[in-house]
Amino acid sequence: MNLGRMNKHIASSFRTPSSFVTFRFARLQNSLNAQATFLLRSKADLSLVEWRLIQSLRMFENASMTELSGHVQMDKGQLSRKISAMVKKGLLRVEKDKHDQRVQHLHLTEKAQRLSDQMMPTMEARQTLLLADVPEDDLATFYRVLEKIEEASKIRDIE
Amino acid sequence: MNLGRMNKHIASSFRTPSSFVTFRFARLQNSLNAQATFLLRSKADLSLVEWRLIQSLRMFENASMTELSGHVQMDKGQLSRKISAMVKKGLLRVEKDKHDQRVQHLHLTEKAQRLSDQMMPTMEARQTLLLADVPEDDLATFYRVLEKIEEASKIRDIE
DNA sequence: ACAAATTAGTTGACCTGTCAAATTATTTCA
DNA sequence: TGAAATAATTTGACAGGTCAACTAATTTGT
Repeated sequence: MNLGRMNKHIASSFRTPSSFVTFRFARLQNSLNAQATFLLRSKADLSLVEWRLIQSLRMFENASMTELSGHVQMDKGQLSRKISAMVKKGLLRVEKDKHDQRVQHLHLTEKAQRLSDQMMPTMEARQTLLLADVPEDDLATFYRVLEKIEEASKIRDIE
Repeated sequence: MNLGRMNKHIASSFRTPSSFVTFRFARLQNSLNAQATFLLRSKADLSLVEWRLIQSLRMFENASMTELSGHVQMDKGQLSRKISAMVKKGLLRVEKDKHDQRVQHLHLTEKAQRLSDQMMPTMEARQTLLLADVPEDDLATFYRVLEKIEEASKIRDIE
């Protein structure tokens, strides 16, 4: 926010940086998403969600929808629809479990594996870039504070 | 993600914490949003977006839609719709500019101000809670790294 | 003065994310 | 065994977010 021209008597209670943690996270999150979306769209015509699912399936090949939903922390409903779309797009293949007809196992197609291989160097370069030149110590501190905030964000009982 | 049972040959390239910055941010962001949403919904029947708009208007009373959209970094389309909804809900009042008929000025109603006053202590307590017990030094480092990542997230030209 | 460019706001289309109810298949256990 | 509980997935409804086209009012430049 533009602190410069805000009403003076109100601004005072907002001036400390600590009042802005959540605001800054939201902004950073937007920026990170925009960056990843841009890279994926321009180099592989994949959405961020598709990329995450593909990466997760590289790690957990043959996973069921419920397992996948746990790995990527995504709603099962959203996942169900996304999977249909990705099957239609030729990125996934679905197989029913032989012993439990409720379960379906998910597999990456050749196409998905090719796109993944093709994007990987860029995406890894990006992760490196994001933390380039940050000293080990600072990074450790950073993660420690992050974890602290994450814990505090689970508290529901305030006041 | 559950590193425990991931395919071994893939896991290796994902094992360093640095590969997970963006993942951890996303998770933290979810958790923070859920917390704020819970507090606002249960204590004032406000959505997070409504809260942000109300706070922004406390700081920039009389702002136009375009100004507000700048302050909260929100799409003008989304904002336009949200404002209609908030007017209907009795939270905002709209006035046309006398000299420029295109512009509308936004004002909080009594109700919005009352709800804001009522929620403020909780929301400030929350911000404090999130960073409670984090030493000054660590916080400074934290913000420094955050800023670094924020800068790097603006780069589009990777590889 | 007036056509062209710009600005404020609205609307439509579409994607993502969350919640809850519905459907189908499997398991439990009296 | 077979009714009830549980589990996997689908579907519907709706809020949030992004993009682009559109309308109307104002400003610019000749």
